[in-house]
Amino acid sequence: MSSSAGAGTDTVAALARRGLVKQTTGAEALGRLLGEREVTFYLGIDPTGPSLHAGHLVGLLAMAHLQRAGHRPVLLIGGATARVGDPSDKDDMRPLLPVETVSRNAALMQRQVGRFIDLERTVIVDNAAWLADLGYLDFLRDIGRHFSVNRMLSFEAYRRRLQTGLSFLEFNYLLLQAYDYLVLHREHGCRLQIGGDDQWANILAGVDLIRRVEQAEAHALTWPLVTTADGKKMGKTAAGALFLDPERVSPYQFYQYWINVPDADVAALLALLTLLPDEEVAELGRLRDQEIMAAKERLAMELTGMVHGPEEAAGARETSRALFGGRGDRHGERDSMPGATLPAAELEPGIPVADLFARTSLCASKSDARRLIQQGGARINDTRLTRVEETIGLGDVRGGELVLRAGKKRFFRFLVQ
RNA sequence: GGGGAGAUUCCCGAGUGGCCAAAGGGGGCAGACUGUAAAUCUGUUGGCAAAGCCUUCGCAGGUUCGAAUCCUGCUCUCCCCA
Repeated sequence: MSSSAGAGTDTVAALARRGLVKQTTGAEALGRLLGEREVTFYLGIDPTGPSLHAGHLVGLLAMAHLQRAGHRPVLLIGGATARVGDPSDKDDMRPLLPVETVSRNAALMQRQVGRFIDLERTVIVDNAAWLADLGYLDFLRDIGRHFSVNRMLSFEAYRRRLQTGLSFLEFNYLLLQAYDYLVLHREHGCRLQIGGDDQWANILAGVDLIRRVEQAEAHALTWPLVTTADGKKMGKTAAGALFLDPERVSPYQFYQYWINVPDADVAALLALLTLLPDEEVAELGRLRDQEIMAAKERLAMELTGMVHGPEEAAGARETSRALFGGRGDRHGERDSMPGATLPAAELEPGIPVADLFARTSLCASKSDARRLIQQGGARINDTRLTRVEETIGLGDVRGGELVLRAGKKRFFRFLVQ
């Protein structure tokens, strides 16, 4: 047990200060346990998508905190449960995923998780190992008998779904997750499961199952579901989820997401999603008005650094400063701005601006490009375009490139060759 | 299995024969104001060779000069009963 992390009885309190605690199976009992010994705990992630996204960050940070406090993480990849779908917090049924997709996703996720916790000291398991070949009759007899349908139906998660429809398949998710916990308890001595508060019922089901079957005590800890101050789901961008995979969301875009977070969320996010010391979080959280940009920059740096590495983070910061800060040189933008090459031959006769914009990710269609220009949102090399009919030729190229811009924040670079 | 309701543009939701590329709201995008924030105001939000043309109201046919709207079949969803 490390003594530096303020471990001991106030591990729970430390997590709570970070906003990482919503419910536990008893702060005192859990705190005592965490203070007394190295505790094996687990977090389950279902590999339903091709990449982890911002919504997974809280769990990864919670894991990181606990590992630093001297506890032993087990990462459960829900290779089997991903194919069922958790009905909690969902209005609709998930599509069933093919096996190959799930295992590919699982492999990608492990890599991303390694940024947050020390995989050398982490046990990684896939519940397909014990769920895939589970006999239905055995499961019903050994596990199913411990569950009361009456009680399950009273859970909030199910009650809501009863309005819209809930398949038997989804209804069983809770049993499977409870069984996971039991297996991990038996095989790895797992005594704590952590998760988002939407997992509370599922986790408790496991706690109960372990008590009944093993007569042993197991614990649960959930964190609040994160929403932004304006009530939206965190980590959702207009384009979709904020993925951790740089192929899907570039480090620059990732950085930009965090620097654009609403003022009202900054303090909470610093606590929740960084490993900065409490005092520093408090200090940054006090900044207001224009000064708050410093706190946002710190938040973006910390997160981008953790997810993509310090160099990428620094690059994203430089680009952002160059683009949004004072004028000056714009070398940093080169690596992170979306772009394409453009043969000089095409520019020779001149290209109508609307066509040029329509070819980029800035505009969905030519009509879209026309609208952009008509509304004064289109620029090339910092010059606002006013007429749709205008054409761009070789004479407009600056330093071998054309920088197109839509609105304040969206850029695209053509390298002219 | 029986009875009922429904499927409209990114989402919700109006529209029951022409005035409908389709009200209104949400979301998105852009402009103003700012701090790359929020709030607010304004514009915009199917595509194109653009005062015009083409594609879109679950799918496939049909009636009609004309269909999101009427008819037939199909698919799917929800509700009530079993």
